[in-house]
Amino acid sequence: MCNNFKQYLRSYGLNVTVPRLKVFRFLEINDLTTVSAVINHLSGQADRASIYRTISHFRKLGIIHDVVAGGKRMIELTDRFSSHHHHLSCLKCGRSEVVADHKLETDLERISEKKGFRAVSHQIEISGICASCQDD
Amino acid sequence: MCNNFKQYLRSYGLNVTVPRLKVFRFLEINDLTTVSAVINHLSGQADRASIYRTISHFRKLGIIHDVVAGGKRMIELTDRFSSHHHHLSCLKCGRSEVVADHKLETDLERISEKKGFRAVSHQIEISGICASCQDD
DNA sequence: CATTAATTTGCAAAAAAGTCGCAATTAGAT
DNA sequence: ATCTAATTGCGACTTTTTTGCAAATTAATG
Repeated sequence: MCNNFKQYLRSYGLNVTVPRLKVFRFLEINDLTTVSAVINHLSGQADRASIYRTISHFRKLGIIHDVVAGGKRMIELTDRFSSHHHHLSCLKCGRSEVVADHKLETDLERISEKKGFRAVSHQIEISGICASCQDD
Repeated sequence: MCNNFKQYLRSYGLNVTVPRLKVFRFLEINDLTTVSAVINHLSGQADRASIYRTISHFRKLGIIHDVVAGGKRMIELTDRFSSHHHHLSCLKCGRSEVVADHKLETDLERISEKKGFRAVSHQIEISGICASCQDD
C-alpha cells in the first residue's frame, strides 16, 4: 500500500518526503485518529507546520478524509488507501467497530442517482452502545 | 419545537437563558452551520465564551451533533429537534442538499442489530458534484 | 412582586490549534 | 555529482477554544 502511496504523490507532482511518509505510516496503523495524535506521535521527528501542510495535502488529494466520531473530529485514510468501511462508535467505551455492508452501499448509490448527484465518496457513522457495554 | 427545547433543558436541571435560546433559534433556522457562524451572527448579543459553553452543553444533551460536510466540521440539531435527514454535499459549490430515505434507514437498523449494537443515532454524508455543477 | 440561592453570563486573560514567510535542506532530474 | 524546484523547520503570528471570577440573571419561595 505504501508504494501505491508514493506513486500517487508523484502522479500529483508532489515529492515523496520523510515527513509525508511518516504521517502516512502512522495513519496506516491508526485507523480513525486525530491531527493532534499525529503531531504528538511525530513530535521531534517532524515539525507541526509540516504535519499540518501534509495533512492538508492529503485531504486535497483524497488520501484522507474527516470523520466525526463520538463528537470529536477525526481523520482516516480514504478507501483508496484502506478498505472501504464505516464505523459503529460506542458512546460508553468510545471504541469503534468497523462495518462493511454491500446492500448499504447499493442504497447510497441509488439515492445519489435519483438526485442527479455524482457521488465521489460517502461516510456513515452509527453511534450507540456496543454489545459488551450493554452487559454492564 | 421551542417549548420542547425549554422543557428539555429544565429536565436536565439547566436554566432557560437568553443566550441559549438565541443559539437554539439560530440552529432552527440554519440547518448545517458552523460554530463561527453562530458566533458571528450573535456578535454583540452573546459572548463567544457563552456560545462555546452553550454548544458544548447542547452536544452533551444530544440537542446538536457534529457533521463533516465538504471537509468542514459543522453542527446541526439532532433528530429530536429537527426532522431526521442526511446530506449530499457538493464539493464544487459547497452547498448541501437534504436526503430522507426510508429504505436506507431500514438497512442501517439491520446492520446494528446484526452486531448486537444498540444504535442511538447515525449520520451519513455523501460528497460529490451536484446536478447543477455538473453542467459547467 | 420582593427576596434569595444557585446558575449563568460577560469579560479578560490564557491555552491550544492552525497558518505563514523565509532561509536552509532535500528530492529527483540530468 | 550537480542543479533546480519543492519542501522542511523555525519563529512569529492569527484564529479558535477554554478558563477563572465578579456581576447579572434565573427560578423558586414566601
